[in-house]
Amino acid sequence: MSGAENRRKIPAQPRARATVQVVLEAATQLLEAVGERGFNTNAVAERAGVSIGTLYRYFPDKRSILTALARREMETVNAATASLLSRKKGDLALDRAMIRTFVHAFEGRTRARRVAVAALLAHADAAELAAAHPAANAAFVDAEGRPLSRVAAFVLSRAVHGAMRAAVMEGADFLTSREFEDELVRLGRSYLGYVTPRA
Amino acid sequence: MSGAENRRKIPAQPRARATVQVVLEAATQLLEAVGERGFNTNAVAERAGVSIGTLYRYFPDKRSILTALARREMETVNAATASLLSRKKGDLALDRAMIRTFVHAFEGRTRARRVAVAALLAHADAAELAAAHPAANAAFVDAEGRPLSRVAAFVLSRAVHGAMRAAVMEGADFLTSREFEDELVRLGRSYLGYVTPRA
Amino acid sequence: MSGAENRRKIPAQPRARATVQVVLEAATQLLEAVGERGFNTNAVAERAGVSIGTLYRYFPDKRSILTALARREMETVNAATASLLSRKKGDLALDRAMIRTFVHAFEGRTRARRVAVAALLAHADAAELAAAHPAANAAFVDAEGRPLSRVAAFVLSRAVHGAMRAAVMEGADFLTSREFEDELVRLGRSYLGYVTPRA
Amino acid sequence: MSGAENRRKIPAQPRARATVQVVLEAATQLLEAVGERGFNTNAVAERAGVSIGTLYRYFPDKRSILTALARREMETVNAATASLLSRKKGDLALDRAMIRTFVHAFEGRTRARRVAVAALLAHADAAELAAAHPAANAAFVDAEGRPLSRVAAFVLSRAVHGAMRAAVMEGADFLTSREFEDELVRLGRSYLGYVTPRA
DNA sequence: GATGAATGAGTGTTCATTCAT
DNA sequence: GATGAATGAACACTCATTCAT
Repeated sequence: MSGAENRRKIPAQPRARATVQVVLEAATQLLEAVGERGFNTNAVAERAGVSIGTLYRYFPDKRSILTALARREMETVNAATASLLSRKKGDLALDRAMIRTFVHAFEGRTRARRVAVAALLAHADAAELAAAHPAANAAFVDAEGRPLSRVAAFVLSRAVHGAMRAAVMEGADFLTSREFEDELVRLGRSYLGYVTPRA
Repeated sequence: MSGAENRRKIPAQPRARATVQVVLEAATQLLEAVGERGFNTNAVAERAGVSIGTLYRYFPDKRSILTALARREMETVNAATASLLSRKKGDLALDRAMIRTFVHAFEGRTRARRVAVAALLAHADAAELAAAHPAANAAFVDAEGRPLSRVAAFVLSRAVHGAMRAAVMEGADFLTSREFEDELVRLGRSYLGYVTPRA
Repeated sequence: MSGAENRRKIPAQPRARATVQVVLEAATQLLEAVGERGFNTNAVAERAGVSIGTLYRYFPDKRSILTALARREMETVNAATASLLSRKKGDLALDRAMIRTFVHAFEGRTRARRVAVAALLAHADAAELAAAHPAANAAFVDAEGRPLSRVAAFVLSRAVHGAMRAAVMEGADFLTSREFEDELVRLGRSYLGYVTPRA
Repeated sequence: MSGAENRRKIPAQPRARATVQVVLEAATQLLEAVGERGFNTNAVAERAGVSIGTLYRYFPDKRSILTALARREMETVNAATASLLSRKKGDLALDRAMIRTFVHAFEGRTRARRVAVAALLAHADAAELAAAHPAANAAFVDAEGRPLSRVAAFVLSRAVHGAMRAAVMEGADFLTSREFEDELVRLGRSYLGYVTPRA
């Protein structure tokens, strides 16, 4: 009996994970398609191909779907930011690659991302937001190899993040341009004490 | 004759403006008090002391109240950012004053601000967001007096803005600290080519 | 004083009538343009070029506008019906002319007419409806010159009216056809005792 | 397996039908009790003993309730009309029975019927109205057994319908009288070519 | 007699959530 | 553990009507 139960439970874990993924994907698509106005749990469940009851088994309420979405976004973005900022001096080619990765990660699904992040912003408490920024925990070092203070790391990571986010959100025409890349690189490097002459 | 017409029209303008202000203030209070969940047009009207019909005379729909709120915030913030970034070389004392002003403007009503800005983020189209950032149009000059390119100005203003916004949103303990001020100053100055040795 | 008042009152009558006409015309246009959904007193007043207050001076409430509209329609229609039914034997050409008049009176502004008549139907009490059918009072005579009974006159006028109304409301393709004319004529004449062989 | 599926689906159909009936009955009662003014979806749901959400599962909007009501009325009436008009020559007793049935069907719930039919009239497009008159499709034959043309069938059915409707709507005192019956019979029979001498 | 800003009761409709099956 | 019909609280928004000017 308990054996039979176990036999079902162990494979159930991956299935649960799969359900969560399916729901999040459906939520993203729906958000992209209709915006926040048409975003409701019944529609998400339908698009995900699960019943509304099942959806509620994995997400306690509507907001938690948006929150999960936002957290997923944040994680991607943070990974990129962290990599970018921990580059060594002179590693310009790599910096550029990072930025490109980042920008591409940002492209597409803008609407969904926007709504999800906004939901997090609107409802999350400070702790929740801070937790979404693990990048700040990364150990940055300046041009002389000294580790950055907590505050400096915070400023740098949020600054870079803020500039990129704004470019995406405002639909900046230079989003994928070389010049934008250059300026982002300069922002980080100058702050870290590298002297990079302006073009 | 025209006097009769004036008698009604001229006082109407300020009254309309006053109504708008009263509604926005009520909206802010309500948002602060109950968050987005309890934020509804009837409650806003009641708190503002106007009828719901009058509220709808000045705001076409619920979202427009949040949008107006957000725009008002943005304007304050942008003014501060612009001043900060257009400081002359060496004017460190002034830079600090600006930052302090900015941070103080940010303090309080965090919840209301958060929701309002999130609403703008979630629903606004790119153009609307860009319009909310007139700071980017400001003429920044670098350490050698050369004007910044459009892209550089964008990066700088959004970076500073992003760092401050994050500190507020995440409830950073160092928000009003001297160190945070210093790092923000350094962020701007180093990008503009001023060499400021780390502490 | 009273002289002055009179001087204003006497020309005021036509102006009042004019206002009523303007409002009714505006109501018709609006109904035609947007249907019952968008039909509201403010829109009517605006389209009529009078203030909402003035509109309410001439019409006690919204319904009365529709009622007036419907009554105007009915009157036109009744006049035509009465003429049609009081034709003498053999006056086929005239009958046809009447029907044509009737049908043309019916064409155009179908939507407005529909809504107005429906409003009357929905809200009017029996007496009001009966009053809208003065045709029933007309003295019809049968093929032998004998006056129709009250009931017979009722049946005949409502029957003809009903057939025409249905053709208009259902958008019958034969509305303006010769055949439809023929059948309407036959309906009346056969009931009145004229023997008209079928085609 | 399929049994389990059936167990839920088959009983669901009748329940759905039952819900629809309950709602329509409640709507009729409400309309009868308070007229169109007090007719709102919440009140209908309450009287029907279903939740407002359930009501909206079966009726997409308020209008559709009135439309369904009207269609139901129309169907009853049409059935009666069709029967009446398809009577054979000389079957006077049967004709009378039909008319009586019809008139009784019309009695009571006048207010509800009135509003419902008016709603259909006001909002329905031509096709919808035509569809509500299947009687016109019935194959009528004249006194000599020849089938009526499409136009003639239309005129006859709408004429009879119109006369009866008017008698009900206008609250005619002779509604249930023998004389009214006689005149309706005469209307149909004379049109079909039966020679029925006036009383 | 005209105006039109203000009013606020009223209502259609949505949708997060539950729970019997 | 899944289902999805049912629930009903909640709310945005409309618009007939009034009345101070």
